[in-house]
Amino acid sequence: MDDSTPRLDATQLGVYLALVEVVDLLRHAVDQQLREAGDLSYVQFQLLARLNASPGGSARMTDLADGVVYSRSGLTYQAGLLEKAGLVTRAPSPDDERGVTVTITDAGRERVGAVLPGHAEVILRMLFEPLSPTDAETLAGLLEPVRAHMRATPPRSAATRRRRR
Amino acid sequence: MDDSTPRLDATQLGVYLALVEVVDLLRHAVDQQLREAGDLSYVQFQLLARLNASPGGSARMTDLADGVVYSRSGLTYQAGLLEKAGLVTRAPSPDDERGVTVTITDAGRERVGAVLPGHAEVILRMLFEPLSPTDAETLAGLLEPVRAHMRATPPRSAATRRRRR
DNA sequence: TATTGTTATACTCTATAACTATA
DNA sequence: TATAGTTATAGAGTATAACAATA
Repeated sequence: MDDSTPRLDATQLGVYLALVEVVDLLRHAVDQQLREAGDLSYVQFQLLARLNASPGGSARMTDLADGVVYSRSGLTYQAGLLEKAGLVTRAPSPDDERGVTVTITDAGRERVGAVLPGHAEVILRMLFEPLSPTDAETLAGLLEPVRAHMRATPPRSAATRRRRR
Repeated sequence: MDDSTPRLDATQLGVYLALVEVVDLLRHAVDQQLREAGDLSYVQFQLLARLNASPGGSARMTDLADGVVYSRSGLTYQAGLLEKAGLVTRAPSPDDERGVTVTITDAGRERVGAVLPGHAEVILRMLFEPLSPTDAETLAGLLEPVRAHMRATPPRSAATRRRRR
C-alpha cells in the first residue's frame, strides 16, 4: 500500500479556500462592472483586451482561444456576439485559408477604453486596498511559479483528455 | 479634477491576471474531478461539504446560501437537485415555520467521502507542488486580509444593490 | 489524413419577478 | 410590513458531435 490518500494540511486548505473565495468575489464584482459599464461579459472583455494588445489588433481564432475558452465552439459563439455588436470583424486568414482572423474595430477599442478605468478601480479597491506594495510583490513571486506549473502541466488527472479547445 | 483614473501598476496587473488564471485552471480541473468522481458540480460539492461539517449535518437555506450562491432561487434549484439525488433532505425548520432545514443524508456523506481524496490530490498537484510549506504560510498570510476585506466590504460599486441572496 | 472553424443541439446554471406562508 | 423560500420563466454560456473546407 502506498500513500493513496494525500492530505491537505490546515494551511493548504485555508489557502485553497481563501483563493477560491477571493477570486469568486472579485470575479463577481468585475463581471457586474463590465456589464454595467460596457455590456461585456468577462470572457468578451478578455478577448477584446487581447486583441487590443496584439499587433494590428488581430489574432487567429485558435490563438485567441488559448487560455480564455475551453472549447472551440465557445469561442465561435463569443466571437459571433462581438461581431454582431460591431466590436470585431472576422475574415479569412491571408496565409491559411482555413483560418479566421479576428480584428478589433475602432468601436471595440473604444469599448475597452470605456470599461478599463472602472475595471481597474474595482481591482484596486477589492484586491489591493489591504495589500502593501511589498505584499503585492511577494504575491506576484508566489503566483508566478504556480501559474507556470499549471500551464506546463497537461491535465493528466484521471483520464488524459485533450488539452483544451 | 481629482485622480479620476486610478491605475494598476505592472505588479498589480500581474498579480491580478495570475490570480484569475490560476484559479480558473484550478476550478476547471476540480470541476472535472468532482463530476467524474461523484457527479457533483462545484456548487453542489460546496453545499454538501458545508452540511457535512456542520453540527447535525443540518443548516437553514439562508445560512447555506451564504457565500456559495448569489441568489435565493439558485439555492432552491441546487438543493432540489441534491434532494432528488438523495444526498440531502429538506424539512420545515422546527423553530421558524417559514424556514427550511436542509440535512445531509448518509448517502450524501458517502458521496463527499468518495470525492474528497481525488479533490485533495488535484489541489496538491496543481497548486501546492510548486510551493514550499513556507510559501503556503506566506500565501495564507497575504490572502487572509484580502478575504476579510472583501467580506467586510459591501459591493458599493456603481449602484448600491443588495448584498447577495 | 489532419486541422480550422462553424453549426445544431441539448443542457446546466443563473437571475428576476411574482407569489405563498409565516413572524 | 418584513422575511423565508418556491416557482415560472427567460437568458447566457458551455460542450459534444457532425460537418465543410482547406493543408
